[in-house]
Amino acid sequence: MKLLLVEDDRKIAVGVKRGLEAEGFTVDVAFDGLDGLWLATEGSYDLIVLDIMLPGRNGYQICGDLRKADDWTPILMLTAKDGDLDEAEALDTGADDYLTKPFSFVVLTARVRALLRRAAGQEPDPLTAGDLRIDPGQRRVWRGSDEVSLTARQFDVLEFLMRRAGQVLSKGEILDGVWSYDFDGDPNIVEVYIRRLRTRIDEPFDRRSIQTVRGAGYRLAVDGG
Amino acid sequence: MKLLLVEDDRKIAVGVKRGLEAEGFTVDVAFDGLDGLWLATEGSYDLIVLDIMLPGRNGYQICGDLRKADDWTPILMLTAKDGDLDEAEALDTGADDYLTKPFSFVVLTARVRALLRRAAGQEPDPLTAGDLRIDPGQRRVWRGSDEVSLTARQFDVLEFLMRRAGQVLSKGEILDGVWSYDFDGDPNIVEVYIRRLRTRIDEPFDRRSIQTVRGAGYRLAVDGG
DNA sequence: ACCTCAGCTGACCGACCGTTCAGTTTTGTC
DNA sequence: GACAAAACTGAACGGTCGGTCAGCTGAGGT
Repeated sequence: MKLLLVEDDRKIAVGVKRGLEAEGFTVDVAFDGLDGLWLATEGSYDLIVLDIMLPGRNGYQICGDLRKADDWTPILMLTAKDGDLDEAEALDTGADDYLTKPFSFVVLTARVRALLRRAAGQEPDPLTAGDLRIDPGQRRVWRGSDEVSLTARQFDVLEFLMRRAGQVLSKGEILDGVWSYDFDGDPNIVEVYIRRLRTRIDEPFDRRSIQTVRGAGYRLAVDGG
Repeated sequence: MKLLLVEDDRKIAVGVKRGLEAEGFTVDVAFDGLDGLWLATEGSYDLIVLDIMLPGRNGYQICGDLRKADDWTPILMLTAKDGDLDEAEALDTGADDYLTKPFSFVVLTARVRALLRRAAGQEPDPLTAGDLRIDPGQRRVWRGSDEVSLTARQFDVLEFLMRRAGQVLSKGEILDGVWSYDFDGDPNIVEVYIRRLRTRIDEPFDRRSIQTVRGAGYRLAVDGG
């Protein structure tokens, strides 16, 4: 799956690109509107993530240009909450969905997946790691045949870990992936959530699916512990 | 879509039947295990909702019997939380999903829909009433191009109304449909939620999609107000 | 015109969730 | 074995949500 990201804020662009690539997508980036339009018309993408505020040519215009040229690649627009450019307008100009800044990667990737799924008419796949199983569509979790109930945030963290099962993920990566990118609270929050997940999906079952890699981060065992 | 409901508790059986029929399903009911097994093997159903505690032959046995006879109709099992029969066993005997009593209709119908969808490999459809639009899969709501955020319960009530748009629904029906069937709090809760919905999806847009039918209940206008 | 009752509405309360914090335990190094 | 850094963990706090309640409003009947 090949995506185009048009975003002038370098920091966000790089972070989003990295995050999406970690999910298995191929991502090209354009930092301004003209480059974006050029790439969009030339390359063949499965989906375009498009910021509204852009130098060169803004998101609305690019979206309108593409639609006028009969290009119906799904477009996810990024809008600023306090901007004078209105998010309502996004859908009018032909965007398929929009997302208000600041957002977290899990939300972004969920939207991307939802759009691609809608375009392809597919079903979301359940994820498994050994006998640990989650259904992102229904947001439900099982350990073997026992269903486990998690809070929203706990589920987000677990889904993030499971999509990268076997990889060591630093606390920073988890924080960047699950929390909104403008979150600047105590990074200890990751440890707290790891603990809560362990008490729910590991300890009652005498397993240790979430492993600590000291100095590096955490790893979810691909075999579910 | 034709469903078979096997449930010995008359009260629950009738309520569930009525609820599912209101959703557009055709529902046959068996009050004991032997009848249930007979109907299941004879009739051709798209899905079976199966209580575990049953006179005659229990849910596990029926499920096992069907699977042994190479009948793979999706089965949703109903389990009692405090029962000595374990919900974990449900999936082992070949059930596709299970639901713990007490449950609410919205949860039941969501599970039924999820199973049927899984079996058919389809996408959930967005629902609309005029420019009011909800996406049950993503649990998101829009009025025109503006997205509206609702709490979980508010969404459940709105989805319930929208699936029956144009019909007058009594407070009792809404209560029975959205709240767990053992809820015995103040029925005024429905009025409170209607109010909360109005302040979010109607008043800011100067619309009146949720109409009061004095002495009878509420109706969601099919044209969205 | 008044009375009654269904419906409306704002305030309040307890529970739960996300987050913070401080104190403790574990791990690796010298 | 002593020390420092990293990770762990239980408690506490503030905000939000679901539900309760009591007083108000307005429609319909007499």
